[in-house]
Amino acid sequence: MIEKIKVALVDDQTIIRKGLIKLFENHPHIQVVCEANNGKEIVDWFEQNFENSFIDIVLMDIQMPTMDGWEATEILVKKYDNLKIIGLSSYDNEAFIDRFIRCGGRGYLLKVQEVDEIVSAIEQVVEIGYYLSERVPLSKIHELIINNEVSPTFNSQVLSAQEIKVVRLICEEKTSQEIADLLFISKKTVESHRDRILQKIKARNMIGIAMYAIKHNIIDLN
Amino acid sequence: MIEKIKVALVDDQTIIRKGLIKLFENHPHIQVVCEANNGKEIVDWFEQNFENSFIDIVLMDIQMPTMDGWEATEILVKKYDNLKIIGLSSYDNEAFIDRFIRCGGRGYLLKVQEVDEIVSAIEQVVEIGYYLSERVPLSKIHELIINNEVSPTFNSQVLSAQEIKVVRLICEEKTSQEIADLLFISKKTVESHRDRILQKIKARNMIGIAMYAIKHNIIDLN
DNA sequence: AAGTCATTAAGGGTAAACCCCCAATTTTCA
DNA sequence: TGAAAATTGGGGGTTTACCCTTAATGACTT
Repeated sequence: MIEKIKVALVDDQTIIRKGLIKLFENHPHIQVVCEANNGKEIVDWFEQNFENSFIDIVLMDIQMPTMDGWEATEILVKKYDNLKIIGLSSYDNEAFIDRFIRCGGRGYLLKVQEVDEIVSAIEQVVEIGYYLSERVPLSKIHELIINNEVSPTFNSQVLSAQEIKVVRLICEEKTSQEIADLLFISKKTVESHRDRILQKIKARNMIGIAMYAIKHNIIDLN
Repeated sequence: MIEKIKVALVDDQTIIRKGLIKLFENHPHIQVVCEANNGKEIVDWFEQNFENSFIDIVLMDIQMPTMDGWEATEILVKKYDNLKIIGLSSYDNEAFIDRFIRCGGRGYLLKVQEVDEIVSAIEQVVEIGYYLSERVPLSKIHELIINNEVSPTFNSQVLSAQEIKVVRLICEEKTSQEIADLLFISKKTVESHRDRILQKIKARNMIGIAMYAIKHNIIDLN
């Protein structure tokens, strides 16, 4: 009898988690051995159980509270070399995928994809180490995976910490003067940051900054 | 033997759909009799099968391609008086919920909620006609359901057609002059629209308009 | 027929955004 | 250690957004 592929599920949506468990319940090759609500939970779980319980594949949601899938993936692949993590997201967004692969992910699935595709993605990652779907738009990063050129340390965030603070306040409809007062810096400095952000992300005005912030998960929609 | 509650599932995410089917597979009270990928599909299904196959409850996703959950709900409750539709969304957003209830929905569930809560929501809607969760923020609309004061004709879209055109162009980083040229109207008219939009949605600047557009699904993030 | 609302348009003023330029200090990283 | 990047701050100018008011037209409703 062949050993089953041991899978961990990480998703904040209970329906997805419980649904996948049910779907894999009697599967001949796949066995769900762990479920987690968010990135923090799976990192903690590995901390406590890695010695005892081996995991082949993690199915990792991206948008999650407490700790998102990018951060969790980066932490886990650094600690556990052979761990292979597949992203599982609702968003068919190239920036999301790029970032996930840069964080060390081995593949990216969309929640609209068929259940069979999830199974074959898992099997493919176990066999050849990565999974690329036709549904997922091809990006330069994909070549990098194949050539093993992905830098595991993900620091290529375009915007700096201070710039992100400014972006967040811009998205709260604050003016430059108000942002200056809130960050205890001069209005001119805020304008410097704003101009630099516009340059970096190739936007024309604050609307472009807001759109960028949403697409790149710098702010949440609440 | 008691008759099972007949449920239709509408969600573009295959995992959610197939997962829920598996979860309800051996349930004593619930029977899934129909699944649809989007609003259009469920409306078409009812068109063809309503005579033959009775449905008690529709579990309806909100964000879907082709036709969203709001539109589909509005169409279905108008045609089939006794049909009860429960929203099932990832977004804990008051505007989304209000709109869904105004479209004739009887309840709103979040995908992070437990599977048991879905079951009890279904049962509650069958028994008393509506479902309110503690997890879903209370809004004035909720009282309306209880008092049967929900107007089935949903026309309370805050923004007019022209205003929405302006909003879309604002979100494309266009200036008022550019929008004027694109819509063949004067720049001053565009400014009128912009000011009126700001008033209506209680925003301070164009960032507020962009955020509103995203939250209210006026634009897509692509 | 009166009222409401959408759409159109304009005048005029203030504040903010946008777009250059430059430069000092500190932090970070190779 | 030395270069690059981040953070800070400023001068000065043009454009746009923002905020107020008014008002004509047409369409739809009660």
